[in-house]
Amino acid sequence: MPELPEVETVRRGLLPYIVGRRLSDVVLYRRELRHPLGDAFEERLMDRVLLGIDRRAKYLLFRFEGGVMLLAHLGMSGSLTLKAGHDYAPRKHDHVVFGWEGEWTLAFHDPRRFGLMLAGDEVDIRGHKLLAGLGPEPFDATLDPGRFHALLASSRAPVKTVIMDQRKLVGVGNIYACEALFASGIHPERPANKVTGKEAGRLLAAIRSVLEDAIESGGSTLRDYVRSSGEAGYFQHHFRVYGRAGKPCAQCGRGVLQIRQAGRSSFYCAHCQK
DNA sequence: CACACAACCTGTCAGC
DNA sequence: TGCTGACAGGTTGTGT
Repeated sequence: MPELPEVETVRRGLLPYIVGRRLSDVVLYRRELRHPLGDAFEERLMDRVLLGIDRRAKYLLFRFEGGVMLLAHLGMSGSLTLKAGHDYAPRKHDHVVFGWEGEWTLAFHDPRRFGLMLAGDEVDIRGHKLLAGLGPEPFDATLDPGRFHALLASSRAPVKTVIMDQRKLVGVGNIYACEALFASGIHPERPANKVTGKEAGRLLAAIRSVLEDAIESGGSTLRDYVRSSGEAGYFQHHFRVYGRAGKPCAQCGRGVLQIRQAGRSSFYCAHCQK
């Protein structure tokens, strides 16, 4: 389920438990993820203290001492789960399990294996092809309505496709694209370059507010982040259009429609979104 | 170049 | 109870 808010929630959830701790054990159950984990994966990270966890787009960057970094992406079905103790019984589809001093076990679980982990020198990871060419963060202060409008104006593709394009803007996935377009009254099929400056301002504000709300609702589940399921990022959101085909629109009561765009389902209200 | 689409992989659910 | 097909929150490579 990971779009930006889920990834950010995972990051915040992990911070208080493993930052400042030494990685004492790495067990690989499967090296073939989206990219194969390198031969030296374990050795690079082993016995190092974790200094911090950053996020860029939907990637997590684990900063270790000695200039070493672990890059992680959760793909469609990935999750990171933290459990107390070292007597961890790996589940099906656990691919990498990290043991931390202080008795914590972190498991990377990903049934579909669209996720990815990469260990290397921080300089190399930060300069990695995967991170190059990513667009601005939605909360980047320099991303003002004017710049956002210009970004939309540069493409004739449907606006929904454009705001999901990580080279143009990062962090927005299928759910929050649908939700933000609904909130700003813009039809998902509208060519991006036909979005007016005023609408672009509304859309940017909607993207931010939708993401912020989701992060907040994730944050509220963080209290028992470890004690409950041990999972971060799997909390219930209240979606206004996503997954609600045929159900009444929250604003006008007419049926929510579902179409297919670039291979993904889009949900919208034909009356409220033009 | 800009865009659409298939592919990657497993699980789940609706329909027969 | 199977079986089949469609679909799932992402990204990338290929083709038009």
